[in-house]
Amino acid sequence: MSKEIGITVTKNDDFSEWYTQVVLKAELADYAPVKGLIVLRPDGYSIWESIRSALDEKFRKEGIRNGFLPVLIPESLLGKEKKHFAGFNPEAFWVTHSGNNEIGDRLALRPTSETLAYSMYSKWIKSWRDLPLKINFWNTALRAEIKATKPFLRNSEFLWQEGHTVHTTPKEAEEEVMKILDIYKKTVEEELAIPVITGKKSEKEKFVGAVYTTTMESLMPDGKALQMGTSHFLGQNFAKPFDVKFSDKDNVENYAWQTSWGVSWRLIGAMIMVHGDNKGLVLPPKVSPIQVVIVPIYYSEADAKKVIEKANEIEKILLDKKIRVHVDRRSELTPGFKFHDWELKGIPLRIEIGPKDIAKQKVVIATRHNQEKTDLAIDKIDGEINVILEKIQNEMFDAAKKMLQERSRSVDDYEKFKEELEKGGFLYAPWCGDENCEEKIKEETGAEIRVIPFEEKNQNTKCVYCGKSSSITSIFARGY
RNA sequence: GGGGCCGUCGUCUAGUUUGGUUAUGAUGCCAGCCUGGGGUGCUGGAGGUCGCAGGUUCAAAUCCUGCCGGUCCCA
Repeated sequence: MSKEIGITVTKNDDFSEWYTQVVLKAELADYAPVKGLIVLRPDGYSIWESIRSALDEKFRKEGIRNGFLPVLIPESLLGKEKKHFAGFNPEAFWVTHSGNNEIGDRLALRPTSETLAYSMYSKWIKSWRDLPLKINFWNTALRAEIKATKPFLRNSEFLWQEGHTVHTTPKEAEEEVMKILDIYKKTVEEELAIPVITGKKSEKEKFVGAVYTTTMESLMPDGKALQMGTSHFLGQNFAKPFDVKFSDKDNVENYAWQTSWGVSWRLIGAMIMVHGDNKGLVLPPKVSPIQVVIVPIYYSEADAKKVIEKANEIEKILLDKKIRVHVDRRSELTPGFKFHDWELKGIPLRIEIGPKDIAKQKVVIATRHNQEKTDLAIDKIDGEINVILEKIQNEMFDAAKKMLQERSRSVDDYEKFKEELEKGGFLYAPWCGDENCEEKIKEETGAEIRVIPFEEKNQNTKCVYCGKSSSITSIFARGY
C-alpha cells in the first residue's frame, strides 16, 4: 500500500522511471497538454528562483544588468548569420499567421536571442563610451523536442537566462567569457552542490556562430554526462552581420567583440539526479523551498497544545535566523505519514517534537541526505541549525564529488576505451585534435567529447583513436 | 530519422485475447468518529464523455483507421 504513494522503483534498477516519478511525485513539475512542454509547480519554481537570485547577485557585481526581449523573432533577422540560422532552423517553432492572415516574414519563437539582441545593440552602441555593454535576459527559449522528451532535460520550452555582452577588445570579451564560466561553476557547486569540470568544447560541439565555447560538465549517477552551462566567445561573428560597431578613442570605427552565455532549468534536472535517492528528492539546503520542517507529535489534547506551542516557538527562533521553516500542522495525518511525505519532497532537515522530547528539553533532528536521526537540546536550536544546514550542504557536495572522481579515469588504448565506456563515467583520453577521429569515436562507441578540460596537463601521448601524437586530453562520455 | 510498448474516476488497476445488463477493486478525496514516536481503523458519501475523432456492428472500453499524449530501444 505504502509503495504506491512513494517512489515505486529504485534509482539503480530503473533510473529513467525513477527520475520521472521524483519530478512528478515531489510536485516539482507536471506535464502540460502539448507534447514536450511541462508546467513548473511552486516547489519547482522556488528552486529556480533560488538559482536565479544566486546568479543575479553575482551578475550585479560583474556590472551586468537585466533586460527583457520579446519572444518573436522575424525570419529575416534570424537568418542574418547563416551558420547560426542553419543550426536552429530545424528546431524552431514558426508563427505563420495572425488570426487568419498569413504573415509575410514569418516569426520564430526564440530558440535563443543573439540575433534580436544584437539588432538592438547596433542601435544603442555608438562610441567606445557605450562599452562594455552587459545585459542578461531571464526568459524562456523554444526548441522543438518531440522525440525524446524528459522533464527539465529535454523540453520544447525551457526557462533559462541568456547573457549578451559587447566589448571593445577581444581580450576583454574573452576575459568576460571566463568570468561568467567561473560564476556558473561557483553557483552550481555552492548552491546545488554539484561538482563540475570546466573547459572548452571541441569545434564540432561548440555553439554554432561562436568562435569557441567554454562549458561546464557534470556526471549523472547513470554514468552519462550532462552539460550544465556554456559561455561563448563570439568574436565578431555577429557584430559584422548585425553591424554592432563603435567609434574608438582614435575616431576609427570598429566592429565590437561579443560574448553570450546561458544556464537553464536543466540544472534542476541535474540536482534531482545527482542527489535523489530511493525515497525521492534530496534537496541541498541552499535551494530548498523549505529548509526545516517541524513535525509535532502528540497523543492527547493536552499534549497537542503543549507540543504545538513549542513547535511555534521553535519556528519563531528559526524565522528570526532567516531559515525557511514550516510547521506541519495537518491534524488528519500521522507523524509517520508526514515523515515519508517530507522525505519524498526532499526537505533537508526535519525536527520532530513530542511530549517525551519536551520533558527532556530536546528535539529529534532527522537529516534527509544521510537518513540519520539525533537529539538536539532545545536551547541549542538557535545556534546549531544553521551549522547543521551548512554541514548538510557540504556533505552533499562531497558525496557528489566523490562519485565524480570515482567514475573518472584515464585511458589511452582504444580497446580499453570501448570497454570502459560501457561502465559509464568520464574517460580522459588523448586526442589528436582531428575532427575525423572525434567523429569516428562517436560513431563506433557513442561517446562524444564533452569537454577539453582547462586543468589537464599537456601530455605527450598518442591519440586514442589514430595513434598520431597528441597534446590534447579530452573528456569523453555518453551524454544527455 | 527508424522501430516497439502503453493510455479505464486525482493515482494505481480488473475487464480487451473471444464485442452483449448498471465498467472492477484499491488508494486518495469529503463528512463524522477513532487514532497518533515511520505510510492508522470504522461508517457513510461524492467522483468516469474507458485519451480524441471517425469507421465496422443490432450492440464497442473491447475490433479497424487516423490523430493526441506518455515511454523505451536503435541510428
